[in-house]
Amino acid sequence: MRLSKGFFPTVKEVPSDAVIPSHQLMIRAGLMRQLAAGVFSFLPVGYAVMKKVMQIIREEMDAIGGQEFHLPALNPIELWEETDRVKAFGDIMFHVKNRAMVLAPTHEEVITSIAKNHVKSYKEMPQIWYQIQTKFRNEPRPKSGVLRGRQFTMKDSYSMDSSWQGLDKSYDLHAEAYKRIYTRCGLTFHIVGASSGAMGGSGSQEFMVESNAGEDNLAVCTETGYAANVEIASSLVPNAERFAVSEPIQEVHTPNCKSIDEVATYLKMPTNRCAKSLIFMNDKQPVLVLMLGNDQLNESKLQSVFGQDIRPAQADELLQLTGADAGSIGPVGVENKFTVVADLRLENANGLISGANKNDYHILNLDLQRDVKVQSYHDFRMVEEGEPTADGKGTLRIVKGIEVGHIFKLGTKYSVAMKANFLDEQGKENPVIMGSYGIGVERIVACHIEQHHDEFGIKWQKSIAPYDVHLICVNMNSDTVKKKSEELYAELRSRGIAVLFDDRADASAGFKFKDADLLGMPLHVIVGEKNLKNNEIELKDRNSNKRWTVSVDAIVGEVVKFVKE
RNA sequence: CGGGAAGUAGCUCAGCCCGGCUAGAGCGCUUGGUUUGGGACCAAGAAGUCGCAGGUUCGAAUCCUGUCUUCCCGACCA
Repeated sequence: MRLSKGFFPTVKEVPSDAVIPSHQLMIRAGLMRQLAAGVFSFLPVGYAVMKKVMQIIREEMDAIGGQEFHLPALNPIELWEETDRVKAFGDIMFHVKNRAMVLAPTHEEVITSIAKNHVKSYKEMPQIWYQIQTKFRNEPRPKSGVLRGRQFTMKDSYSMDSSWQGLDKSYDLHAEAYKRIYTRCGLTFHIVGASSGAMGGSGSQEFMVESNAGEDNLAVCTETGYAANVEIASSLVPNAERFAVSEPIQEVHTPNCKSIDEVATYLKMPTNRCAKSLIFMNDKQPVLVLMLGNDQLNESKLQSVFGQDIRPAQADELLQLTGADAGSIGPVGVENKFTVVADLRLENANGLISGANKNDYHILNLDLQRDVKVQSYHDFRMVEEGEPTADGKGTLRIVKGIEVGHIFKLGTKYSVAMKANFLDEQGKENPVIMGSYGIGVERIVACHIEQHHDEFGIKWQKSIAPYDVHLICVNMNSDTVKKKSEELYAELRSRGIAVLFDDRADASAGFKFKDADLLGMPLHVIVGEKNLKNNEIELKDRNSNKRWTVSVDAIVGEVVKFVKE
C-alpha cells in the first residue's frame, strides 16, 4: 500500500482523552478512533492487526479440533431467563427497547441451546465449538481505550464432554492452545489461578499480561512459579497463638480507639492478638467475620463461601444489630443473631481482644473455643507483598495484570438449567459437561503495544504487524531515489512481502521517519540519495532501532531473510 | 452510583476569575513558490451555533440554573 493513496491518519499530538500508552498509540498511529465511551471504530491499519491476531487464534483453535461457528449477538431474552442470567448480569447486559431481546455479553446459552437439540449421545462428544464475535457489555465505566469497552471482539469457545475426565482434557487442550496463541502474538504472560465468580464451575485460570494499566492484582513468585489472582491467592503466615491458660473474659474502656492499631497501641498489645469483626449481610442473615489483626478480608474468598450476593452491612444496620459502631463490634453475645465465621489464622485461638458491642469498649482474653460459637473457619485473608508462598519456598510479589484470556471448567451449570442431556453407554440420561474459554482480541492488540513500544511509537512484532516492511523513499523529487524505491516496492511485493510504501512527494524526510517510527513496522527500508550514491540502501530494525546498510544488489535478499526468519 | 476534571476550528490548547470592538495561537488543511536524512520555510487563504437549553443583563465564550457528553479516582466488573 502506498502512503500517498491509503488512509493512514497519524497524529503528532497526544490525544487528551488517552492516558495509557497503548490507547495513545492506537489513536496516534491511526489504528482506531473512538465513537462513544467504550466504543471504537477500527481503521484499516488497526483492523489489519486484528485480522492477524484472529488468524493466529483460528489456527490454534483448529489445531485442537475446534470448529468455528458464527452465533447471533442478538438473543431472545427468554433464552437468558432459562439460566436466570438476566438477573445475574443485571445492568451489564444491554436490553433492546422495542423487542424482547438482549445483546449477548457471552454465548453459553446459545451454545447450550444448540447442544441440547443436537448432541444426544456420548458418541458425539467431545466437541469444541468456537467463534470470534462481537460482545456487548454495558460497562459502568469504560476505560483505558480498548481494554475495557462496551463493545469488543472475543474468541469464545465451549467444550462438551460426556465425562469429567473429558472436561479436564478439553480444558488442558485449551490451556496449551492459549499459551501458543499468546506466545505467537508476542506477549509475555502469567497463567494464574482465578476465581470463577458468577460463571460458576469448578475451576478457572486467567491469562494475564503484567502491566501497570491492568485492573487485576496478581500474586506471583519467580522462584517457585506460583501465580494467582489475589482473589484466591494464599500465603504462609502463622496462626494466632493458643495459650495454655485461658484467662477469664474482661471488658475494658478503650476511648476513641477505632482501628486495630489504635486499640493495640492503647492496650499495649501486639496487633496479632486482636480479632477484627466485620459484618456482612447474606440476604437477610447477618454474618460476622473475624479476621486476625490488620489482615484484610478478601471479599472474593468470602463470596466463594457465601455466594455472590453477600454484601457489607451499612452503618445503620451495624448499630441496629450490635448496638455499636464499626470499631467496637465483637462476636460475644450476638451468636443467636449472627452466623459467626473466622479466618483460618484465628482457628481455636485464645487471649484475643475484640470489640464489646458497646462503643469505646473492648473485650480481653476472648477464647474462640470457650466464648464464641464459630460456625466454621475459612481462608478469608488477602495476601500481601513480600509474604512467603504457601509452600514456604519463595516470596510473593504483587503485580498488576491485564486479563487477556480466561478458561473455565463450567461443569453442568448450563446443561442442567437448559436440560442439555445425552445418553451414556448405559442408556442413562446425563447433563453435558461443559467448559468455556474466552480471549479478548482487542486486549491482545493493546497489550502487545503496552509491551512493545517506545517514546516514538509502536514496535510491532513480526507475527501481527500490519505490514512486514515500511519502505521509505526519502525524496520523491529525486529521480534516482524515486526510481529505485519504485523498483524495490514492486520487487518486494512480488516476493510476497506486505510493504507499506511512503511515496509521498510533499512530506519531508524527517516527517516520514517520524511516521515510520510511530506506525512501527518491524523493518524500515530507507532509500535516500546519500546511501544510493554508494550503491547502498539502509535498513532499520524497529525493535532494536539498529540501522545498517546493504548494497543495492543484496537488498531484496536481506529484506526477505529478515521477514521470513 | 459517589468524588474530581473537562467540553472554544480537524488536533492540542489560550481567553472565562474581573461580561464590552470582528473569538485567538500552534499544528493540520487549501493555493502558489522554495525545500527534502529526523515532524522544513515564505506568502496568501478556508475553517467556529464557544456542547445543548433556559435565565440574568443594554450586552454572555465569560455570571446563574438545568442538561448532555468525555476523561480520571472509587464502587462495580461472567
